[in-house]
Amino acid sequence: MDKVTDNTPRVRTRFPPSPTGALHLGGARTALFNWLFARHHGGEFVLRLEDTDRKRSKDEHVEGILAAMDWLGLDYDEGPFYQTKRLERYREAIDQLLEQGRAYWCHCSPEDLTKKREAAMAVGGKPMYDGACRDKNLGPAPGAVVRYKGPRTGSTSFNDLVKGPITFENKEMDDLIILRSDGWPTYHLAVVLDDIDMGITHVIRGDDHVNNTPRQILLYQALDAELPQFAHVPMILGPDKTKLSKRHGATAVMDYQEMGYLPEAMLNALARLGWSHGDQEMFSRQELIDYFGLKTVGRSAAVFDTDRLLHLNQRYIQESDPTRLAELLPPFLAARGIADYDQAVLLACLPELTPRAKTLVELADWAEPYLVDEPEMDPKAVKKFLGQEQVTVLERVVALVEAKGTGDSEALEQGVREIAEQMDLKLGGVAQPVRVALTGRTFSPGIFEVMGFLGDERVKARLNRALAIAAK
RNA sequence: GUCCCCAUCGUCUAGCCAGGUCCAGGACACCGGCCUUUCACGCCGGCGACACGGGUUCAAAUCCCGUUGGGGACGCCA
Repeated sequence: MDKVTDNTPRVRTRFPPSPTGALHLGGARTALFNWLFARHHGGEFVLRLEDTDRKRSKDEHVEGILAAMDWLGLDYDEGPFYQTKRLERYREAIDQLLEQGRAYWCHCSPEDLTKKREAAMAVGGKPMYDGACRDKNLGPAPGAVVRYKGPRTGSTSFNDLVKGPITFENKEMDDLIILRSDGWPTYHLAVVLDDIDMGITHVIRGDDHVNNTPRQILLYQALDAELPQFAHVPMILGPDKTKLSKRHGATAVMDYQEMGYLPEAMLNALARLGWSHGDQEMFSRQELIDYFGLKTVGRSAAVFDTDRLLHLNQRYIQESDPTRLAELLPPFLAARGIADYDQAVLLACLPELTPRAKTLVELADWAEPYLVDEPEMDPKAVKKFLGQEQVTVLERVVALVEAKGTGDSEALEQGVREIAEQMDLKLGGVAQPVRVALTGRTFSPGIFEVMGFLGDERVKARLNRALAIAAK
């Protein structure tokens, strides 16, 4: 029994995406859980690119995945490692298995295999490899592959950290290919060997891997390695409850960055899919780390709810520091053709805008009238609020602004209320025309606040422009 | 088809492991109201679920079995 000085197995988790596409929500959640688990236990988190599929792996996808990890703030202690750089190691292991009789060469052609698979299905069986070459003692040949020689009897079980004990009959598993005819190892062999070599202690991955686990356990045993702990987290489904895919709309993490979401909102939404901490809805990064645990991860699949994400984003925007928001906004403003603007005005209007915007895209939209010289006038707003009937009101407001300036919003409000009273109008009767004059729109923060961050000159110019329109 | 997994409001979930305090709590969405110079924010209220059937038990959302339903896996993809 040991004490403080012992080397209690340190926690080492990993996230092994395959660079065959962008980082999608499911992958991001898996990455997050692994990251949280490692951080929570003061362990290490490793990033590894599983690029043995030479046909589909692309450098651009590697870039994209790294960018997404960075955006989410999921930093790794080691890596990224590339499986393509470990070819020697894989071959060495395969040779060893071959020598020990734990693997064998198989000459069956892909066509034959397909045929056999279909035949098995037709009879109502599982489309497994029939082991035709298992005992033929064949050697290497062009087009040949190496298969792991698995046990045909007995069973393999493991204690899943989220699902509990799971058992598979060995006869349900066929001899899987570990070396392809193109000379590259397959996923099963590569993951197992990598996880062994990289000292991974906990394999946290998607539910869709539970079936792979027993066969991988067999490989660990064949390689005389110690088993890591396994934890399979439930899948993320689309609104129709089927595996989330592109046809469900935006599934790539970076799509959400473009749509104006904050990384902390995404992190929170992802974390709460399958995991919870009582009734708490929002978590800081540190709280996530402090509270995360595999015992509180649920077992059933979850539907990704964009309404929830949107709501979370709104809350995070509300809580965000204007300075930070201002730093994130340029790309979204540029998308609307706003490149040159007064940073001070942006900073001034932001506090009024954050309770109104759910995304950075919306925030940019709300800010536009205050950052451009002449806001675009909404025709409908003009028609409704800038007509002959409003000329007098506008004239009086111009006079008011000229007399008092825009600095003192209390005095302004008092003045506007007086105008309304004198003209027998409701406050809105004055406010709406002014609002349209100032912003070109029928909705905005309070008009006195707007005047405040627009300043005397622009307020007067816009009021006069509106007056000209109304007088026509 | 075979194997594996799962099953609380439309959605995310708390509660389940250690049965009673649950005629089931929170959040999103939705509906209504309040606030109000517009739009939001905010506040108040409403709608809304233990899949079904058997057990076990004084007592079951909680334990057991079955059924149904859903998902996943069955690749020289990962």
